[in-house]
Amino acid sequence: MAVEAASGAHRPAGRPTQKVLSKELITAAALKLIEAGGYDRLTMSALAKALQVAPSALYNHVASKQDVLVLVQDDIIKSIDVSAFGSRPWDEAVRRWAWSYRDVFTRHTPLIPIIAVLPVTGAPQTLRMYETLTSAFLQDGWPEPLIVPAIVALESFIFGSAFDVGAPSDIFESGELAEANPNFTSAVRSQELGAGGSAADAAFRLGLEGLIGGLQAQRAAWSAG
Amino acid sequence: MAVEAASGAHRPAGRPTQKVLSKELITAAALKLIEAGGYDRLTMSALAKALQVAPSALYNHVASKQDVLVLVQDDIIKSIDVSAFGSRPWDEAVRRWAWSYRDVFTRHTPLIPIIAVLPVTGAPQTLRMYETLTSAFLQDGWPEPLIVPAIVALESFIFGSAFDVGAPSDIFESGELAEANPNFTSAVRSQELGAGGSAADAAFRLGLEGLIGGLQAQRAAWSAG
DNA sequence: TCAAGTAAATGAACGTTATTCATTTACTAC
DNA sequence: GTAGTAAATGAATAACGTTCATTTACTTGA
Repeated sequence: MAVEAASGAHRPAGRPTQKVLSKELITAAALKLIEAGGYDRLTMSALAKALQVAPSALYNHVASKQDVLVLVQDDIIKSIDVSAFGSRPWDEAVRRWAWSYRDVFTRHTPLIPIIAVLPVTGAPQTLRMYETLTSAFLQDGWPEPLIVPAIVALESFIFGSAFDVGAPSDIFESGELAEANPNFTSAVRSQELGAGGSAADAAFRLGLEGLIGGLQAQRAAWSAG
Repeated sequence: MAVEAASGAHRPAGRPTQKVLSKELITAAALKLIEAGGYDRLTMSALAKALQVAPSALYNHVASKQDVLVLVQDDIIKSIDVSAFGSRPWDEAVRRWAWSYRDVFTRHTPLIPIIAVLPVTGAPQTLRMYETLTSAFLQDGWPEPLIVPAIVALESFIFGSAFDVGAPSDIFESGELAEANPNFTSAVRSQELGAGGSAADAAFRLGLEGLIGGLQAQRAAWSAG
C-alpha cells in the first residue's frame, strides 16, 4: 500500500520514482544558502538538508564541493550588467560593467580564487561574457592582440577591489604605531572619499578611471607602433 | 636521575625548563612548511610536528590558525622590494615595487583574503611598507587626499593579478564552445605576450603601465581642480 | 519479455581538521 | 613560601568533505 510522501515523510533507500536532484536544483539551493548566511554556511550537509536529501546523494551530481562552487560561479556571472556594451561608448560601457562586476563579487569573494584559475570551458556563462566584451572592444577599434590582456587587467583590478569592500572601515587606523608612521597616518585621515562614498568606493573609482584612461593610452601607443 | 633530552626523547607533561615555542619560531616553521608543500600542508598538526610539540601547545602562543596566517603575512611583506622609493623616479619605483609585490603574493595567494581585510594595527611590517610608499608619494608632490586611494587601487590590481599567475596557460581555451564565441576565441589566439613573457605577465604589464599613467593623469586633474 | 547494466537515492563509516579542556610542571611575584 | 600564571602534554570533540555498501528504479539490447 503506497503512501503519498507527506511533508515530513522519510524517503526510503533506493532510486526515487521521480528525480529529486539536479545540477540546477543544487545550484539554486547553494545560492540561497550563501545569500542567507554567507559561505560559512555552505556545507555539503547544509546543502543536502536544504534539498531534503542525504549528503551522499549530492555526489551523484557533483564530484566535489569545489564543483558546487563552480556551478554557483557560472550562475552569478549572469547577473553582471553588460547591457551597455554595444549601445554606449566604450569607456562608459566598461565603467558600468566594472562596477556591476565588483558589486557582484563583493558578496562572493570566496569564489575569486576559483574563477581566477578556472578554465572557461567549464563555465559557459563566463565565456559568454567574455565574448560580449571582446565584440565591443573590436567594435571600438581595439587591436585584437591587446584585447585579452586588457580584459584580464580589468578583471584583476575588479577582483582585488572586491576584497576591499568587505574590509572594516578602520582598517588603516595605525593605533599605537601612529607615531612611527606619521605620513601614512596623516594620509589616511585626509583621504578623499568623494560624494557619500566609502573608502573602498573612492579607491575603486580612482583606479578604474585611471585604468580606463591608461588602457586607452596604451592602445593609442600600440596603434602608433 | 635526570636524563638529557635525546633527539627522539619524549617531553613529559608540564611546563618545560626552557622555552620551546615562540611566535617567531611558529612563524618560521609555518613559512618553511608553506614553501615546502604549499598552503595545503600548513595544518596545525603539521606545524606542531615540525616544532616537535603537541598541537595544543600552539594555542598558548596564537589564538587560531588565522592568527598564524597573520604572522606569516606580516613576515613575507618584508621581502617586498621598496628600495627604489626615494632613490628613483616615482613611476619606476612604483613599477619595481608592484612587480615584486605581485611575485611574492603569487606564491601566497591564500593570504590575500586575509591581508585585504586585516587591520594594519596587527601587521607592523605592512604598516611600515605603507609609510615608505606614502613618503615617496608626498616627495613626488602627490596631493595627500589621493595617496591612500591610489595605493589601495594599485594593491587591488596587484592582488587580483597574483591569482592570475597560478592559472593554467590554457585557461581561455574555449573548447567545444569555440564556435559559439568566435571573437573571444580569436582574440585569445592573437593575444600579445611580449618578449618571452606569459599571458599573466603581459596582462600585468599592460594593466600596470595603464594604471601608472592613468593615476598620474588623475593626479594632474585633481591639481588642476 | 527478461536480463543486465546504470542511475540515483539512503545510511553508516572514515580520516582530517581546528580547537578545547583537564592535568602537570615550572617559573614569578608578593 | 605560597599563590598565581605560563606553558607544556594528552585526551577528547564537533564539523566537514568524502567514500562505500546497499537498495531500488529506470533503460537498453538480445
